[in-house]
Amino acid sequence: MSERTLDRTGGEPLWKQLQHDLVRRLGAGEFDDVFPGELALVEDYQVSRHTVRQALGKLRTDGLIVAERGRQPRVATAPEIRQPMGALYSLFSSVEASGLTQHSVVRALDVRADGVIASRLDLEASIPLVYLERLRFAGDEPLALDRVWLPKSLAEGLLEADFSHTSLYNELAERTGLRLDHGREDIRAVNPTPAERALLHCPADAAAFSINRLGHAQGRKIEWRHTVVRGDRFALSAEFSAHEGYRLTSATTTAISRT
Amino acid sequence: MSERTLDRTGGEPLWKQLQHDLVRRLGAGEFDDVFPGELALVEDYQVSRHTVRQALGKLRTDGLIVAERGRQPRVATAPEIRQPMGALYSLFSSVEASGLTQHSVVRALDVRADGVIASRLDLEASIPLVYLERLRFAGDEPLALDRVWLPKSLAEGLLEADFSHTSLYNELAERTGLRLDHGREDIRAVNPTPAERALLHCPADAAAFSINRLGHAQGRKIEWRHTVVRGDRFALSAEFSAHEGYRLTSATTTAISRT
DNA sequence: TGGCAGTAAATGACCGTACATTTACGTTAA
DNA sequence: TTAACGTAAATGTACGGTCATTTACTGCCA
Repeated sequence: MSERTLDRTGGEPLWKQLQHDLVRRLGAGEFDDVFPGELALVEDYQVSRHTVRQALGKLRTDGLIVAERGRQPRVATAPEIRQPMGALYSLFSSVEASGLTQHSVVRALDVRADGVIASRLDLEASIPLVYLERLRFAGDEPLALDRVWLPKSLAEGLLEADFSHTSLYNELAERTGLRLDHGREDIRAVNPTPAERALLHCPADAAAFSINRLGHAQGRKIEWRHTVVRGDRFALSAEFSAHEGYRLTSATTTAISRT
Repeated sequence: MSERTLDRTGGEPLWKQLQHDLVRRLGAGEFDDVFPGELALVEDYQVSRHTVRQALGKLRTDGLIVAERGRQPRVATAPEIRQPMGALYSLFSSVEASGLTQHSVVRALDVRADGVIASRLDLEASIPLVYLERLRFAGDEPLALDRVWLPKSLAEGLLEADFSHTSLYNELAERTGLRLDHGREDIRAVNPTPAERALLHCPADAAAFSINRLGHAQGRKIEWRHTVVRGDRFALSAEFSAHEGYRLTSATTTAISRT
């Protein structure tokens, strides 16, 4: 409709300006209903269809839109094929895939302040945090002790959720609209503390994974997580190649024998 | 040059046929000297420059060629920025990055047969294997116990190499031309055996990573590796995002305190 | 011999056109 | 009401051209 103008002084290519402007408008949610067609963009921006197609081609290879012959381009829905969830997600999802059912015992779900954790989330020490502590089971055996801290201002709605069978990320997405988009984690090999050992029913000589994670969503640090996973029955599996990079695959759940 | 023909019956787009043909010729090494320019391809294949540019654009976004204004496209050199080396490589390279020097004590380098390992490499049980066992140091402290098996038919040249300061992959590439291109690894949390604990100078309560890896090169399984890494001073770090996937970053070498 | 300017050649950017193919949608007939 | 048909609209493919900008190279001059 309204004619939009691009900078034609030659500073930056028209198709790149168009691409960036479309990404911006897409991020602003302008195209949640319908994405404009090529001809509409030609009209709007007063450029040739070739230029429009060049910009749309970029958006397509970036996975932002999908296009088919005969129908208008559409905003790509849920590019959630890749699981940006890290080692923990890989572990838990593979448990489910192996046929074992999962459930959790919620040991704590409250609001508390913790200066150390808060600083890791770039918050003041006194800012209240939602704290969730769960003992996670795979089948009848304990699998992991999972502790999560989130800013109360964002996660207050979680206090009424039932976490015995549903995942934190489902609840978070449904109640607050937040979805983890990237993060960083450290994986260590440790021996569980006696308390953890008792909770997890660990054999006396079993080691464990200790995973710390800082999760981001929409540019903000929203989650600090510390998880202790029994190491006697679970392993991380990964495949790597020059083409695909490093990719976590299924986690082993069978009995493990030392080589 | 010789005129090349494409299928114009409409079965597949011309630019896609051109793209595939160029990839094929590129893989065959036809363009090791010079990559043909756009106009040369127009002449060769009898298509418009637009079609040529469409095909070259794909090759460019795939990282196969690089193009600049005014000069002919060139074959991309060494797309080896990604290190298809897995967790171990990440661990050892980050040690070096932290300023510590590495060296190894070779505890064994010989030829032996092992039916179990051989079967993992898809070999007969009696096939001889080159066996290399090293104790790897970071600075003055032992870091890992590293055991590698490779088929003797491929790795015989390694028997005369000095592995106290050079890496296995360097030697393998130089002496045999083989380079690992993909593989699979399992990472477990374990407690070292008393023997391993003594070799690694592990504290009594320290856990360790146990990493098993099967490495491939040119479609063949060429390496089985088993490594025990001290868990009290080393951790795996990874970043993950929807865009970049899962990416191992630096490994922690500082003292680790439990959260 | 070295530096400099000029020229040729190549890619990048942009525009226009035509036709093919698929989808969406409204109309008609059973 | 439903199925089939036909038309309009949108994208995919492919052709053509023009100008700008950068690179590579040649030849001149000091």
